[in-house]
Order: sequence, then structure tokens, then C-alpha cells
Amino acid sequence: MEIKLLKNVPLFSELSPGELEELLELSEKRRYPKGSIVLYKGDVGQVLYLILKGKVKVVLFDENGKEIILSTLKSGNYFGEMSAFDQMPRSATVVTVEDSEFLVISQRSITDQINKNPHIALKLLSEMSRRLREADEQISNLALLDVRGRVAQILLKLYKGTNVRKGEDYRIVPRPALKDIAAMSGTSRETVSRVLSEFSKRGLISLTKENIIIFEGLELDEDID
Amino acid sequence: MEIKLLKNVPLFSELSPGELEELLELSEKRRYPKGSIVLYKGDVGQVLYLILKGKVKVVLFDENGKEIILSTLKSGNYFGEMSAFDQMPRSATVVTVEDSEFLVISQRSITDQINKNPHIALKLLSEMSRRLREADEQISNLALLDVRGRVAQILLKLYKGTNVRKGEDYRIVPRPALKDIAAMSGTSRETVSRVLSEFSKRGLISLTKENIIIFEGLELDEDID
DNA sequence: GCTGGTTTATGAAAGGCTTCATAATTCTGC
DNA sequence: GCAGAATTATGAAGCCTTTCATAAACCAGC
Repeated sequence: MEIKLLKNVPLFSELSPGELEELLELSEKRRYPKGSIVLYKGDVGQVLYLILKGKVKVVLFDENGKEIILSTLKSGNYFGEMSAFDQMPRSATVVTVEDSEFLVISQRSITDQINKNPHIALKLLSEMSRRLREADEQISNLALLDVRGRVAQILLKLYKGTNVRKGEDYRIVPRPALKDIAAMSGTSRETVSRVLSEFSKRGLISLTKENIIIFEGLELDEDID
Repeated sequence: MEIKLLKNVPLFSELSPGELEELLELSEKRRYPKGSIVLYKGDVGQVLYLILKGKVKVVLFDENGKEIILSTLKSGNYFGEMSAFDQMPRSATVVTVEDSEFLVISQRSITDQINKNPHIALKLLSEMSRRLREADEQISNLALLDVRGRVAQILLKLYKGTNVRKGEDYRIVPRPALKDIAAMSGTSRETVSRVLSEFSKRGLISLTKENIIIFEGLELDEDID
């Protein structure tokens, strides 16, 4: 039944129907409503979660509850692989932002598959490289850019995730909550509100109720100031 | 000749002498004096560098030359693996901070070894997991802590890297330059200077010419303030 | 052991961002 | 369609950090 679904996940695309079958039998399907905590930072656990349906955010909190979003993942993506490979506790908390469904795969199943089929390892290495790049970029943004720059980077990244283009502009649909943009930029809701209205006044973006339209030129933000 | 050296690198510890020999023959040894740029962000190139001797820093710069240090690596560590696995350009610049010597291994050699010996893939996955954790922690520090907290975290991390313990205190030897602590904390030299002298006045650390001694209690810094 | 260059310490001013507060707007569920 | 909840907009005060400037300390090499 989900064989077809798995087949479309790049990570498993090289597996034979038999191997997929085997993987499925050893795995468990789990559902979580929107807003559930799937795993907690500090937990031990070596299972990997493949997102079949829905969307999650990977987050960290400080002692006052201030949140930083490390990444957002949707169906076809997976998380929890780090603990599967280095046996350390969960390094972040994962929360569903939509009703979601996961395939929970044990570390054992994964390493078994790697041994049979090293190609899977290369897929994993490639994906982890991508994540490391993104993490490095986020570090760079936090350390080297001011809030305007960071928010601009987040808008561009959000656009790449939605990919709605009309003529010369780029739309982020649906419009994300300011507090989420803030949690991605490492700043406060209020500051994001101010920064976006400044961008809007400068003609770099257009804010509507349903979306944010990015005009060419936002990339250059740093210079214009 | 370097077979013995390679044997001690965790990444290759499972390889047979024959496989090590093969790897060595396909690889090239390269030396760089202190202060050399080994690879530039944006370059294309899929080779992996194994550090045989010396020390490097992985850095990013903003347009004014302000630097953020993503990590510091020493002999036995490797870098450049990301481009080897996802074929994207170099995501950061690597600079030697000591005279250094590298074994330059082609992506091809690595994937060949992975196919022969999936265990190598697991080592790589484990190491990349570790790096991702560190990156996430750095993001969290930058986004959620003030400068004091970030500098404190860097001191603790530096201590873990030197591991000189005498009685109840922990020493960072040799004492790093303030500008490097700054580049790791995402702040300025001047601010690090002020923060350290504040820590010193509060009795959390002791600053000497040769080292920094961390007393128990620095971890709690956030609370004390 | 001196000289020039580098690193560190510290003050002062300015600015960016946070925080708190309030009002307006929008959304949600009945 | 309404009431209450959540989100957004905006002002004001204050703090943290940066930046610039200067002096002191330190270091490296001849």
C-alpha cells in the first residue's frame, strides 16, 4: 500500500520492491495531530522518522520559551537520523505544524539497508551535506547580518520553498505568521513587523493578507540601506 | 609510510592494509604554511582533505571582512566532504592556522571505498551527525544567548578541546587570541575583552598570560547575572 | 634589549534591537 | 454574524552591543 509512496522518496528510490516491503514490515506508522511534540531534545532514541504526510518544525527553546526554528520539513523529508548514526540524544525538539503521519524506522533497519545497498548511504550523506550547508548559512546569517538582512534571507528562503512565481515577482503563499519569521530569523515578532513594513514602504515587497510578494531587488537589501 | 598514520584515523580504521595502500596511491599529499587558504567558498571541487598534521579553521566572511569561525579542525579530522557528497560548491573557506599537511582524497576514492566497505559510510554519517549537532548548537547560541552566554559557551567548548584539568579548575591552554574568541562567538574583540574581564572580576575565570582558567560555576552564568 | 607591529584594555557616543504597553485588525468556532 | 482569542502595528524607554579612539601591554626578530 505505501510501497508506492516510499518509492517516491529519494532516499529509498533505489530499493527493490522486496526491500521496500521488508522495510515497511519492520516499521511502524504513526499519526500526530497539529501541534504535537514528536520528539524532545534530550530524549534517547534511535529511530528515524519519515514524513508521509504533513509538516514539522525542528526547534530549540531558551529558558524563557523563546524559540528558534532550525528547519521545517515536509512529506518525503525525514528527521531523527542524527541519533540513529551517532547514538547521542536528540539534539532538538520536533513539533508538527500540521496533522502529520510518519513512518518510524529503526536504526537497525537503516544500517541493514546500508550494508546491503551502499547507495542509500550516499543518499544520506548527500542529504546531510545539504543540511550542514543550510546550518552553516544560518550561522553566517545570525553572526554577520543585522535583523533586516536576516529577515530578507528568510523571505528568500521561504520563497524557494513555495516557488510561486508570477511575472517578475516571487510569492510566498500562504503568508507565514510573523512570529514564525521571527523564530527563523532569531529576532522578535515586533521587529519583524517593523522590518516588513519598512521593506514594504521601500517597495521591496508587497504585503497582502494572503501572501508576501518579493520584488527583484530584495537580495540587494544590505546595499540600499 | 603513512599507512600507520591512516590506520589511526577513525574514518579508515576498518580498512585493510591493502585498501589503505590503494587509497594512499590514489591520493596526494599537500603542505600549506600557516595562514594559507586551502579552499575558498564558492570553489567547485570534490576532493576531501584529511589533516595529517596541523590545524585549520573553517570560516565565513561578510563584505567588510568580519569573520565567523564555523569550526576548527586538527590532525585526524577531515573537511571538504560535503562537496564530495552533494556536488555543490564549497560552502566555506578553510585557512590553516598552523603549518599543515593534508592527504587529498578524491570523491571517487571515497565512494569506491564505501561500496566495498559500507562501514566507512557509517563512520562518515556519524561524523556528519556530530557536525550537524555542533552547528545546531551554534545556531541556538547565536539566536538565544546574549554575548556573555555565547562567550561562556565558547570557553567551555575550548576547554573540551584542550582538556587540561587541575584539581577543580579547567584550563584553556594556550590562551587563544581575543579576536578568535570573538570570531567564534559572533561578536567583536572589544566586547570579548570586556566580557572576559567581567568574568574575571566575578571570579568565574582567571586570566593569565598563558591560559584561561575556568572555575566551576561558569556554566551557570546566565542565572547569576 | 630595543623597535615596530600586534594585541589588549577601556572610555565614550551612537545606534540597533528588545521589551512593554496599547490599540487595531484578523481569525475561529459556535 | 458575533464574541473572544490570536495576531499585527506602532510608540516609547532602555539596554546591549558596536564602533571609534587612545593608551598600555606584549611580542618577535634583529
